[in-house]
Amino acid sequence: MKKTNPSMLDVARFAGVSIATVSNVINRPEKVSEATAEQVRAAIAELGFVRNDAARSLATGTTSSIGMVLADLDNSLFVDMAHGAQRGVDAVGLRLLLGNAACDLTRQDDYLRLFDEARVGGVLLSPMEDSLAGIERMRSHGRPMVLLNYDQDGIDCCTVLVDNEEVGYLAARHLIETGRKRIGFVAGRDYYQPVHARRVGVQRAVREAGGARLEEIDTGGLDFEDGLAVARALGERPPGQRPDGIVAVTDDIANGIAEGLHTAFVAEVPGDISIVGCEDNRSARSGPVALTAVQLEGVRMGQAAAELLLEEMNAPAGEHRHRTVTVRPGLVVRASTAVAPLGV
Amino acid sequence: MKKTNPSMLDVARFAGVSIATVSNVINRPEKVSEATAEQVRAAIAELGFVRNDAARSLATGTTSSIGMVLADLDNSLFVDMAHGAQRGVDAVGLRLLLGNAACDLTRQDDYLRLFDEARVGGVLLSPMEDSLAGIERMRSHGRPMVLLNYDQDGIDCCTVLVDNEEVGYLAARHLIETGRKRIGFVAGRDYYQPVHARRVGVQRAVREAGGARLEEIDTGGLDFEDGLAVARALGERPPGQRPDGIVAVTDDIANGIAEGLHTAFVAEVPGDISIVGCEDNRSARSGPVALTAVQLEGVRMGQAAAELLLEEMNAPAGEHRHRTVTVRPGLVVRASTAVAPLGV
DNA sequence: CTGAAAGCGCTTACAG
DNA sequence: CTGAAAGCGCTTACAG
Repeated sequence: MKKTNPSMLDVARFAGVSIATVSNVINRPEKVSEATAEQVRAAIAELGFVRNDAARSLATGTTSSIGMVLADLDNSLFVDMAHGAQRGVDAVGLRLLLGNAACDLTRQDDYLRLFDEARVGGVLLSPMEDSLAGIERMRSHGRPMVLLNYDQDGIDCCTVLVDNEEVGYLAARHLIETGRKRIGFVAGRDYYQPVHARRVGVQRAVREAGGARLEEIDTGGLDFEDGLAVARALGERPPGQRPDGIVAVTDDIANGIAEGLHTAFVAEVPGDISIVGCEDNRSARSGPVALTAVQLEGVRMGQAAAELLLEEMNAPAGEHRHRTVTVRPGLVVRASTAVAPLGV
Repeated sequence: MKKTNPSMLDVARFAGVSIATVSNVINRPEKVSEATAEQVRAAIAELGFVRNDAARSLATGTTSSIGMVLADLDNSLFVDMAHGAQRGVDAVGLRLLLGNAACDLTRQDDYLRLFDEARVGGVLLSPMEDSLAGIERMRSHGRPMVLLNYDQDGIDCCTVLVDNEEVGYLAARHLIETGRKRIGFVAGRDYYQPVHARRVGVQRAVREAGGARLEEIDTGGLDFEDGLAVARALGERPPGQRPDGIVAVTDDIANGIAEGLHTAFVAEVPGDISIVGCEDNRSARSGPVALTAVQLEGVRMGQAAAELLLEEMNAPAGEHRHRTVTVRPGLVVRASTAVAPLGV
């Protein structure tokens, strides 16, 4: 039967004490005699009392939760961020509430509003495209908020970024260091800021290296299928005209290329062509070989974001200055890259 | 600067109306003249007013959120469940708040308590081992709750289950139908209920088929490494003594076996040995070939759970009867299984 | 159509 | 150590 939960008043009556005493045994037990406390605890247990957090929050003006809105839980980067954030807020006894926007801007805004209305202590947001309106709304309400992976001008927030130029740089340099000479950078249009930054990093690595050449290959999108298409196109070129090392701007593209090359017997990976992905996304559709990739360090990003948020939450009014933390990516070498065969 | 958010009273004063009128333009605009409403809306915008949900919830005794506690977001099954629940809950305009237990029973209990105190409309829980205490506590508080993937006796809750016997059955039957004769079932101890059920299903499929034989291979655990170990052990047997079709109780084990067989050149997958996984977990550590697997239909489980929860939430007091919904698994054929070569 | 007032269930000085 | 009472910010009959 759906009973309405007992209140503190019920507990107080049951234990034969005042409501203030009940509150005290819950919140400041040191102010209550052990005998009374025991009676109150018995009453709580007997009645199955659960503190009404709405009332508590209203009375104190505080909450012990912080909200996190994730762009897409199907991408392991965001799951990692949640882990990191969890770690960061656990340390101070706060609870992390997750909302999955699932690539839907309306839903993202709904969660933002929800957390705003719930007066959470702060919010962590990995924004999707075109999130400025929502971000500014939150900002104007004065709620502490830190952004993950959103590199835009004029954002008045603490932010955790990955150095995407470094991502591209590490990927390309790895290929060059393993003897690859004809580097291909495969990406969709530079509409996304990270795509552009990675491109710049690749260009820099090639330029610095001297001996290598760079070909930039444009795909329509960023998915596995786009990678397949690239593999097909490569298959129509004579082997000598193909890159011998490819940086794919997403893991999905990388795996698509590997798959395409493999099933059509176009080339061996990594023998003929090494491939590096740019995300290390465990949720990516997998290809025929384990992918070497630059990892974005989502856990560290989430943790850094949580720390920035706590800083902002704890700063005396007007004292807080926004900061940007940049997390350095790292390379994870797996089977899709290898030292170039001699004499190629 | 951290300003304290304006209240309805502030808005009322600013607009020169009463607080009840402000509440009305927000909640029942039809009761307010357009002119007044306009003024109030202007005041709301000007002041950046955000309704305090704690106060609303306290006054109305309702919430528009439901809580979901997931055992482990690193496993795509739970992410799928969240998607499904989202879908089910969206349909009626409720919000889904996620808590990731991340395989930590204490954290699971914390989230349960949090949702209980927040008086959410109901909770969805994919319990970890040994969750009975927490479950019963919630139950005794009368909060609507439905369980996912928790098949235990004496649980007084609506539940969504996958038919794990069918999982094993489908996996084994697929192998047999593709001409495999020596079926291996690789699993850890039957400590977990699903492991046991899958085993029973495999046994039934083999029994029904007649011509095939079953070998049950025990691993210590359920991970990739356990699969590797199995592959090593298989490598030490003469080829004719090995299974030609393997059902692995987890995708991780399956991929570990495939990897082990592949790197040690023990056998070809699927040529010599077909392998089927039992979860279709996108987050599983991947092996050298795309894994054929039985999929658990997490999305459908989540959606079914949401529907059961809504049913319970909307039932008149005392009218609700708990139900169990069983979601049928399905087979996804990929590259790790194939028709047996002739004459083997 | 609009407002005064009670009440939701807590917390927190303040007396005693 | 314990209790009476005000107050947190809303919603909702009820008058007017």
